[in-house]
Amino acid sequence: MELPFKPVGPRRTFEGAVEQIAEQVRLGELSAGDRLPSERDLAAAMQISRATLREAVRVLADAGVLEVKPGSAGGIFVASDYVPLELLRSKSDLRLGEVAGVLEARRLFEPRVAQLAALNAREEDFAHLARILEAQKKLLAEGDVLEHEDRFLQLDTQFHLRIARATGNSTIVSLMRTLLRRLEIARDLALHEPPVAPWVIDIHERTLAAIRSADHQRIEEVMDEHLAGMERAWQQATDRALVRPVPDFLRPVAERARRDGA
Amino acid sequence: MELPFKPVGPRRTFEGAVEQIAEQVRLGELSAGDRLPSERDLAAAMQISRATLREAVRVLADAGVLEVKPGSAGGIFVASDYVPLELLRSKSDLRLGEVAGVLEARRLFEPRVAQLAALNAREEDFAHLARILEAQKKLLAEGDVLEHEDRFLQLDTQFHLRIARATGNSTIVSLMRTLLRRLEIARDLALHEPPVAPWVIDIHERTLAAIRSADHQRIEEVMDEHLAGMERAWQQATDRALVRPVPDFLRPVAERARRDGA
DNA sequence: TCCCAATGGATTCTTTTTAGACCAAGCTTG
DNA sequence: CAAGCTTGGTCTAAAAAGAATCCATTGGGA
Repeated sequence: MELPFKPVGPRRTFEGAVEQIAEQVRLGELSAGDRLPSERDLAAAMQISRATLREAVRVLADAGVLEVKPGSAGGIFVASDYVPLELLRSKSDLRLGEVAGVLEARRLFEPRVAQLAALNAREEDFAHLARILEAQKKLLAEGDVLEHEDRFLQLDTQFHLRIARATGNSTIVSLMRTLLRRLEIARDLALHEPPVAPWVIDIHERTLAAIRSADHQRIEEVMDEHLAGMERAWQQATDRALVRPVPDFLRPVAERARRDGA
Repeated sequence: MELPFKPVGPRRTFEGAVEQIAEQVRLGELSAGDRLPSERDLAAAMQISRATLREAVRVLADAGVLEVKPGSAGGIFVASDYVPLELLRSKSDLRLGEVAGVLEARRLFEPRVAQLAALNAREEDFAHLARILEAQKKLLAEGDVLEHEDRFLQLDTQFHLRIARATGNSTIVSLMRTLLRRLEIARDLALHEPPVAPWVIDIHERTLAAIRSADHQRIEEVMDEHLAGMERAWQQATDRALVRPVPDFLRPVAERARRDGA
């Protein structure tokens, strides 16, 4: 019997503020150049004192994520899109045996999210997704993928969250955030599963195209390919099969038909 | 443009501990009679000081949720399954316009969870689900439903979480917790949507039977009926239609065929 | 130009939380 | 029975966070 009790909060309050701002930058909800609300407004929104908020800002400024400028037209600005992992260290823990469950949950959740996104996405969403892909391609072209592996993974996370936001459903965004948080932990546990950058970019491009086409079957198929690839990578990285096979009803209809016919 | 910043934590640390313990009792992860770890272990697990933990326990004991007994064989015990709402007041906010999104997310998520649960549930899970149903029937028989409406809703929440736990996938449990947290807030906002107790019990009984049968199509159909009922109730309570119609791919295949045939 | 409003920067004082030690009660075991 | 362990109960000093105030800089508007 394990203890079901989790840490009640960040050890130091300002760390919670650091994490919250860092996560928003990491997930792409704040981008380089954006100006944050004033210290007073931020502190009020987060329900912490200004002194504590300032300590958080100082940490983020030291890390190069934020930049503060005094004066009437000054304020707090996002200085960099990239957030070092050290600033995040999520509170929730995940045992190694539960990593496969993250992939199973993605099977369950993400294809439907993508389909719903296809029904509700606006041009702005597509543009944002395309922009993320461009950034990844740029990293690849510059050969920085290995060096900045984490930067590449961060963009991957942003891509999936952005699809969730395209649904226009805040509950789904909330669920996706929960899922992605665990995914990032899982990636850390799984010995830095090597992302084959060109493959990821290719599959993401086809995912974007599929969502744009609003062809539900096509979305299901490309999502299946995406997740099947992740499952293979996990199996190779850990040298063991998935704890459970993917259940039939989580596979696309077309594949079932194909296999049943064969 | 709204502020995307949330409160960083409970105003007072001990409130976080209160909420965490209260939520576990409310969700049925702790039941009456259960003994909690010692104050020292609990405080260590939650990463707070013993003094703070004790303050939380005092609040919960005053509320009748916990009972503390000194001595070597003593400890902290769950005194009651029921948790007053006042102890929970979740931090996250939900605007009225986002309530319909909770139902949409359930459409997306819960049918698949139930299907996966059917593949992995153990007898212990079925027994627990049946026990929750018994408790609801008992409330109904005693005519206490209106009086203890919240008690009834709490059992409803426990039912759905228990299905998620039957999947044996901790990530899915985590997602379901996120979803149910928003559902409880939504219920509060939606003018206390009146739960028609006999209907809920009936549909839950059929949900349990469907999961037991492991017939995926049957699960989808009963889940559809369940959620359609919730949608109707929401529409009547708020006197307006769903912001969006339920997309086709979230409806069970059988219904699509039926409608297309008609 | 000159004043004002808004910004970050810094100080002070109070409350909360922490960390640790110590006590009293009561079961368990030798 | 008696020693020893674990339990909750209590207290204290130090660290952290909160709340409030004042300062310095800067840009925009009267």
